Amino acid sequence: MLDLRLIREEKERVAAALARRGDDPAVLDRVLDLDARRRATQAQMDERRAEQKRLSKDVPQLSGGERVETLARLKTLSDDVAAVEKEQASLAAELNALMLDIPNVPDPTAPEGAGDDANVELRRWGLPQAFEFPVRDHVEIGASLGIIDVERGARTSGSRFYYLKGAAVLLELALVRYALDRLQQEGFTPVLPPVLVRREAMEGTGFLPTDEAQIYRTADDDLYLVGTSEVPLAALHMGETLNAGDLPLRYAGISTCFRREAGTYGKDTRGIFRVHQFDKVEMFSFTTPDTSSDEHEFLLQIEEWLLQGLELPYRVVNIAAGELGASAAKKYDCEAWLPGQADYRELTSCSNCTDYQARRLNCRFKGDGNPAFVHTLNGTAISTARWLIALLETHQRADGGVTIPAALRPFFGADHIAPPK
RNA sequence: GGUGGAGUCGCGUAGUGGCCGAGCGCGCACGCCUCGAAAGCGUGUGAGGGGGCAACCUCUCCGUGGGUUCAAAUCCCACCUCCACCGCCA
Repeated sequence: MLDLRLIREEKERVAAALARRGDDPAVLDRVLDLDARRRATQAQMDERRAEQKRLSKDVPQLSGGERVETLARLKTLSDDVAAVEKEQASLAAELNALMLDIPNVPDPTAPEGAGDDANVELRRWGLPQAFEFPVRDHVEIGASLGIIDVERGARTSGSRFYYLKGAAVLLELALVRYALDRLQQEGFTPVLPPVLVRREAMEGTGFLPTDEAQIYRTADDDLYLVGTSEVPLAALHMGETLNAGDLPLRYAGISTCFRREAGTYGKDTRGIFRVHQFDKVEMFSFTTPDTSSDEHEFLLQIEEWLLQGLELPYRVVNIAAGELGASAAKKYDCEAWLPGQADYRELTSCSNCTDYQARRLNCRFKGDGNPAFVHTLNGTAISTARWLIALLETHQRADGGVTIPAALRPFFGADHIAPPK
């Protein structure tokens, strides 16, 4: 949610920002019109209510004709207030619905344009390895080792579902511990959050109403399955006023993530690159406004450490304004080289949502001055399906086994996955 | 799933239709007192919206949302959360 005052005072700036995202700024005129009308009715309502309060104070002391007369006047006034209040409420509701749909203002350093080709590559780390044998992708590797079963996953639950077995399970758990260990060193508190959440949490984080089609909803209880633990982590301090001295608050959420992937039928259909269910360790920070930009770089730094530790070549991409999610002002993706696809693909994503989520969640902090909205940031530490792909494909061996990078061995318990017999 | 009880300004409590648009205690802040401190005394003590250059004025908020009424913390309805007991499951 944007600050209404910002739209009132700097409409042109906000209009330019929406244009950068490829959105129609015309909505701002409707917002301002509704806002002006809402404030006018608010003033009317306040005035009449003040009058009503003044008069009704005397009622207990009055008697006889005077009392009857005053009550009659108050009745009229009361009806009047009710009418204006109704109008005010409907204007406010209409305004709020519009505001919920307006995305965050992109950061000046987010690149111009829309589409993947508008994203700007910032740097590369590592070199895509040259293999001395025919490279296999994770589907082949997973099937031959008997550790990823896509066919039976589809039989049980439909396409984009899968079974992980044996070494893949241990690898996944090792990845989680690997990330968690590092994050604890950096001051993140591990959290196992609820994965079914109320509508307020989805709305507060900006996934609703915008991404309704991507979210699973339970039929009987009106709860939503989270697509990332960003949602319950952001909602952790919903409605709270935090102490400035406690910031930044850093959490590492571990959860299964559910995504409908509606509208992606032809895309990434092979293997477990784009799936309805995966597990993820997510970083989430609550900061003051003046430190969020540094925190964003910090989260990116951690993502790079984690990738480098696993010897996965990658590049860092600054996402274009037109490609940003509704809540993000700025976003970095780390794309690792996947030998099976011979391309860099997204493994992590980290966003600075500034005060956009905080305003929706009503999450503030208080220092010396008045309470102000916090800034929220989120970033992938590791997501299991895609990191598994990167590991299996990057560290595959000629004999069909897979080498486990040194940093992961203490958590995996072995230095390689044995080739199939 | 059922029955009963509860949710008040940081904490604890008062409050069954107008003198509560919220009292008291604790806590906290400032001041007085003191060599200093404690105690004591005094003053203050939330958030949000609207208006004004400003001092200031005004409205909203007693779990949430509706309703009754000229008037609701107080009455009615629904929901949320917590507690207790019963049933069921682990």
